[in-house]
Amino acid sequence: MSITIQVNANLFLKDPKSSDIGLKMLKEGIDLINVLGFEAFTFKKLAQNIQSTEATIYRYFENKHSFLLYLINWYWEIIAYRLMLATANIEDPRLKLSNSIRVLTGLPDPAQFGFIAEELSLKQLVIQESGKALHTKSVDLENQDGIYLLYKSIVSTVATYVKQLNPTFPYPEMLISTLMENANQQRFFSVHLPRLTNSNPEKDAVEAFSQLIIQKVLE
Amino acid sequence: MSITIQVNANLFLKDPKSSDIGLKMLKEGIDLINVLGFEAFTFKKLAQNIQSTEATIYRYFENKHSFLLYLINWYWEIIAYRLMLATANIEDPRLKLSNSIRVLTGLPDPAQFGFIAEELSLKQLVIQESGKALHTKSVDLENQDGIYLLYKSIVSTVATYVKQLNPTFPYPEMLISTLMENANQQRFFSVHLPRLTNSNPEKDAVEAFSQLIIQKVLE
DNA sequence: CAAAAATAATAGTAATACTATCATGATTGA
DNA sequence: TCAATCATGATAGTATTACTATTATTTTTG
Repeated sequence: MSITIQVNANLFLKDPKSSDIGLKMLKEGIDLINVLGFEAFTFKKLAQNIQSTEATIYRYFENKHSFLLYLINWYWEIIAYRLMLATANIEDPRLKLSNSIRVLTGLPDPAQFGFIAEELSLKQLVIQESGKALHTKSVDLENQDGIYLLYKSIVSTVATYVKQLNPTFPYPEMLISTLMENANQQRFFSVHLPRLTNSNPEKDAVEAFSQLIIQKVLE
Repeated sequence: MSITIQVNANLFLKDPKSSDIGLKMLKEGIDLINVLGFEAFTFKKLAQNIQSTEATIYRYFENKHSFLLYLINWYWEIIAYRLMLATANIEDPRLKLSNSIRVLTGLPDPAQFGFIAEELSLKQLVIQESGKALHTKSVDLENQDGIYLLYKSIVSTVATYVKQLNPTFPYPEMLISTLMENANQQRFFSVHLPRLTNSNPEKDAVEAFSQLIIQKVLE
């Protein structure tokens, strides 16, 4: 059995997972963005890294911004897949929620079933760069194109468990999106501005914090 | 009485608050970034808007990135000032905390004492652009230069009240930085991706959500 | 094996993020 | 009041970026 994770077709001109050179773009692209930061990352540099040319990359992706959106969406696809696995065949909404919070805010375990090679570097990229993909003037257009459907459906699904547990809680979506976004933010802080957090790379406390919030708020 | 809010001197080459043209840069700069977004904002466009030249702006600010950092720091200075006002002469840590959460996560009231004209547009800018200032490869250098001292001191101060209220709570800084960052994020969602939140521009629920978290987590 | 498709190689463009130079106008202090 | 200083304006220039365009070459496929 092999798991193929498909990314929203509005995000590419030609599916990068359909060719060797496309796959290289993804793999090397993630690493290069992680090394250089998205601002200093260029298609020219990526082309050099994969022994190809700018023109070829432009045949796969409309521009640099789409490339970033593609990678972030890929990450969400992985998360959505993990969420599905983590909640399958479970009835108790408390357990469903707690497992979901683990997937959304915990660290991936390379030993777990179906671990995807790019997962760790992709997560790193999301922590560093996802804000730049979102906070642009084009966000409304992209939203119209369905780019954020997956993200919204993840929040909506997990918010359902919150509602089951506590039907009168007034902020279910807000609670989940807060914890999701915060997980990335706190991990950024833990590396660069450690005094803003109580988590650190040696002893990551992000999931524990998130589970505590959930428990206290819904009890 | 007039309040002068001073921004970290590492953030400018020549103090923009010391001249008419400098003040224009700030005022028009905020508006221009809000209209164009930081990516499309250039010193050339700003110069045209204030009937000046690129060269003059470069005599005040090292680059575009520093300009953004300057504006965000200015916002924090305002917040720090409001925090001080909101907690002065109050003994009860519960009330100190609740007032601080209002300052950090609520909406500014134009009718309040000492309201600063730029406060609303500056807040708008911070909601849209602050992530871009932080998530760069230069964050560690800037941190060394003390650019984030004010931000850290705000978190640290408010975390103190958390510790007073509940000395065994293990995540005081994390709790405060979570709610601070989240306030901006949720307001961005409420405009662009409303299904991710339960707040909206007509009935803003960000402060209520934040106060609820604080209350539930520390009770 | 020929046709089609994908990729490589190369060139070119407008805009950006600056740096540099010199002229001019305003301020100030002797 | 006049010269010196300083801030600003005007203008030019540069390397890089984010693309687009064209043509040649290689690879795939029926």
